[in-house]
Amino acid sequence: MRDAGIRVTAPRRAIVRVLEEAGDHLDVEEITERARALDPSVHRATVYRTLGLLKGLGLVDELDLLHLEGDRHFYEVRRETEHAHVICLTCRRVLELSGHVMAELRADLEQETGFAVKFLRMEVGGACPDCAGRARRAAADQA
Amino acid sequence: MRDAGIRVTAPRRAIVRVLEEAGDHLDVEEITERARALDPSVHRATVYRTLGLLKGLGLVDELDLLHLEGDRHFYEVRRETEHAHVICLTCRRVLELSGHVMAELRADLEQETGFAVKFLRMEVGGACPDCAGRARRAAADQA
DNA sequence: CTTACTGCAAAGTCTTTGCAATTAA
DNA sequence: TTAATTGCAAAGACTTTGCAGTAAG
Repeated sequence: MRDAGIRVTAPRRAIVRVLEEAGDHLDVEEITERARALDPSVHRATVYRTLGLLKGLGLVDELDLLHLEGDRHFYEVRRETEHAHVICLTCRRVLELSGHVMAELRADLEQETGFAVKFLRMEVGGACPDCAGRARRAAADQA
Repeated sequence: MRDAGIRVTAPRRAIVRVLEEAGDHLDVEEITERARALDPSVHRATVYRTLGLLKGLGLVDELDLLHLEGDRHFYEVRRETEHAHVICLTCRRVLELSGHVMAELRADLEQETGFAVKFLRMEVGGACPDCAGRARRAAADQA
């Protein structure tokens, strides 16, 4: 699971499990709550320490989702492929985008800059099809 | 300069000027210092308030540059075209990338997701050509 | 056995806010 | 004039850290 020379303890087991089972993006508060359900002794400070560790190992990414929800930071397990978070500024829905757009982007970036891209974070703000449609209709009604 | 119904005051003038004249990305601390050079009465709280205002008006963007420098946030004036920050994880150099890669990306995103993209934030971590080369040479010496 | 890891509480950052004084329009 | 804006200080949110006890390997 993670033999990078670090100890496998109950709190860490709980935290990793929470992250793996989370569908959405969790902040420290939510991670702590859920980890406590598995092991009530888990302390918030340990969550911070463990997240820092996992981040350092490149197993977890830290996001801020454009600061739309204040300054909370969110965490997610790092996956094989790059993906972007596309956020609707109206309804706050977060869409995850991966696939060829991201793969091409990475290749283009490397060619353009000469960098060896290690990872890539992209957050897009906009209007989702529903909300854009609603706005268009409202504007039409105005006229 | 900015008639969005807000008052033009000395502190605001100073802060905007600092942002406009900054080549690099500044955090609140640096903005405050530089604004104080223009108007010594400028208070940090005013800097926060003004940045929030400018951000709300879409004139300024807030970045965290991958949290490589702790949790400081950086600010820059919004420009016409999208651009990405490409950061070397070794030497910390920050390269700004704009142009056709970004333009294409935006178009691809809109087509793929159906979102009306309002803005786009991308931060890339990797090894710049120099550092990648150095690393490669070091590895070769090892062998 | 050793030393990493943990909970706790206290201390640090960074940011926001209430308020009376100030000032742009 | 008069409502927005400001400086200040205090409060708030989020995160880190020192320490002594605990437990993994």
